[in-house]
Amino acid sequence: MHRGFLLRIKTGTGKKVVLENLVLNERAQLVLQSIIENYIQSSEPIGSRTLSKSIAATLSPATIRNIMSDLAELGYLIQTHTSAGRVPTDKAYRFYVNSLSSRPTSVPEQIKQKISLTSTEQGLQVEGILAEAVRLLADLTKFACVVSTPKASVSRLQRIELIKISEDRILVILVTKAGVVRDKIIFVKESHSQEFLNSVAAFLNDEFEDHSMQEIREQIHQSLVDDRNRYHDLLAHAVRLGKKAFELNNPGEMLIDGQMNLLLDSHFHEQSSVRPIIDAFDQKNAILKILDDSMKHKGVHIFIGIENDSKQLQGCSLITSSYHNKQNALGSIGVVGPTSMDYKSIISMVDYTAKILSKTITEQSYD
Amino acid sequence: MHRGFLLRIKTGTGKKVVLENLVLNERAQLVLQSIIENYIQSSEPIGSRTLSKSIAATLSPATIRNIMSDLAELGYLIQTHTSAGRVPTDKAYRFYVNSLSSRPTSVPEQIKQKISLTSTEQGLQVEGILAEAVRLLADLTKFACVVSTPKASVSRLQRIELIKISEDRILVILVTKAGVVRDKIIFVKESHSQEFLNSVAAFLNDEFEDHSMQEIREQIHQSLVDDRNRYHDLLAHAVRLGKKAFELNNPGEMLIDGQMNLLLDSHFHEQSSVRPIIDAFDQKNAILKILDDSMKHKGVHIFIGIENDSKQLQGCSLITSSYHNKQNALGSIGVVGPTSMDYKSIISMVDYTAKILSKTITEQSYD
DNA sequence: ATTAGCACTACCCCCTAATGAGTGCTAATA
DNA sequence: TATTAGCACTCATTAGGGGGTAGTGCTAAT
Repeated sequence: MHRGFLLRIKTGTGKKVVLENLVLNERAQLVLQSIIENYIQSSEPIGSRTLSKSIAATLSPATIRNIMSDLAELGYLIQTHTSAGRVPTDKAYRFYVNSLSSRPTSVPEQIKQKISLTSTEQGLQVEGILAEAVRLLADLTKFACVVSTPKASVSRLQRIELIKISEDRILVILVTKAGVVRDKIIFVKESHSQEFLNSVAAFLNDEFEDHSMQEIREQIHQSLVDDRNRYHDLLAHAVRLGKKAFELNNPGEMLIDGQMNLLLDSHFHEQSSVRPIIDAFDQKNAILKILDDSMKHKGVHIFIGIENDSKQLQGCSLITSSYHNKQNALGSIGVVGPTSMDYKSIISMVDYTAKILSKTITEQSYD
Repeated sequence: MHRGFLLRIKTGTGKKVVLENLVLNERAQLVLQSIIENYIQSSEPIGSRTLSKSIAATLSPATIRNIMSDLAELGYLIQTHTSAGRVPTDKAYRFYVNSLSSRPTSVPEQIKQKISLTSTEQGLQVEGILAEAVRLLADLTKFACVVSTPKASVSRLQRIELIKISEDRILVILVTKAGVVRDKIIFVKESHSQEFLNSVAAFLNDEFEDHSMQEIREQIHQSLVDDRNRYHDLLAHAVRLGKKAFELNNPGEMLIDGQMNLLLDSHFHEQSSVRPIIDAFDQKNAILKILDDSMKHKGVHIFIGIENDSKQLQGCSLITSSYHNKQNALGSIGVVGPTSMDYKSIISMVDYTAKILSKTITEQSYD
């Protein structure tokens, strides 16, 4: 004989047994969803009475209390204290997000109009476009936003320049097809004339244009192995300089905007809860890893609170999407906000912004 | 017949007259200074009793009360409410700062050791050094810090490169003596071969190496005026392309670090007071203007609360100092903190950091 | 000129009581 | 059998009141 129709059964002894992976019935889902949506709006614990008014189906507070009690037992809701309303758990948000149609809802026209990147009109570099995109997204969402710069390894070479700066220093400038200009200085033992550097650069350009940095590194490394085969000076130096020039030393960067929004956000107004997130921003690696991972598959990715590997990020949610040029996923853009954020609209904004970003970058790419 | 020996006199009718620009006598100065120092430490209103204990000269609370009352009347102190201690005003801080010896006190050895920039070991670019410096200063002071990037106009040209990217786009790379690499894209109507661009670049390099951007712009502009004199194609194109290439479009950038420190600082814990400052950071121009101004004269500059032109910054103080290479002031680095910051130590840190920064940049400069 | 003494002020802290939003359980109801 | 009304109970939040305290300003004494 069972009560709580869907969630619990009474054993012979009257003990309640919770069936773990039971699917919620429709009414329970409705209640849960309603609690979540209410909470996202008000960010205050939701009581049975409030819910009874706001919910579509006409249910009495008492009934709702029963359902809520069941949901609580299954780990979808918690109470901050005995006589308080219920608050959704991360598990609840996960349920909620999964129940959203996989197609992001479309962005309202008026917001769409705001999402435009001024890149094309000016010769703005990729970094500039990214900065603009991340600022835009932060303004729209009122949360903190991040974007990772195009991964060096997948970028394809457009051009390399070697500029003699002093007897032992050479400025290397790498231009990628995606439109990123990277510069760094390498130190050399012997002095080279600028003319010679020009020939080396010409050689490297000839050889490697349109190859990915990853490929180039591998090929140069290989050349070193059958080093003996080389018969003229230029090649030898090209290999030696190229090895240094293409050495991966950019650890992957990211741009951040709107950190302040988090501190001013009502969900976070107890400072202690933001602190770890801020620290995560400072250290960068945890967030970079998430952005990196989210490049591997297309579409919007959602990481809710406890789901994050990094302890520091378990108090917030991230919504990310990768951006592309014609060939490759280049990087990811994302929002960092409270677990109780308005997933529906944030998801669609991230999705839309990522698309616009891809479009803008593709357009001004050098192919 | 007068009482309050230094500040007030009684008129015939017994009315008190405040002498405005009267110099404080020594004892009053001592009291004021002591109040300020106490307040900087505790950030709580200072009462006459507390002060009587902490102050060097042995004065009774009552005496101090009299002095304080006078100081209040002159606008150096205010009370938050009738029965509270006194709090220094911006005018008081100005007095305090002026009374500090113009030589910044030397930085403690242990802190000096922390102030070192890793630039030299690696071929780190100027922007990298600046980022490191501003982060360092933020860590040390626990306030927000800013640094302006080297002003384009005073930078002197090391090298220009023109790279053909597509039929109508040319990537311009400017390397300055200070070690800043700037890149931008210019659009052209006619297509040029890379070889031709190389000759143009060679010409521009020959002509303008070691000239400041400002000079170059002027000279090119002048060339345009006596345009008719030119007789060969190269020169004509060099002028045309050069004009675009050297067009000043970098509005002056700045790097920020440690904004979070402000929000976590006890002086600011009412959010409303930080908000305008954060906004000022976002808009940048007010702060950039201060950094810019402070480049005009050597040494440390101090802007206290109300003294700031920008309304948004009237709730905080800025301490800035410019940094240099061998020839020029390049930019400024500064701290943004509460008006009740520990001026003495912050001043010395800013001063020292700016010096180290200048040294580091000069060392790795391309001269 | 300085200081001790005193009345006064207003914040702060702690306690209490009242309020109210919420729950769980039980019994009545459809 | 599922739902709901009713009731006792819990606990955060709020308002009010008293004692303590850190401070002041003024006056009279030194």
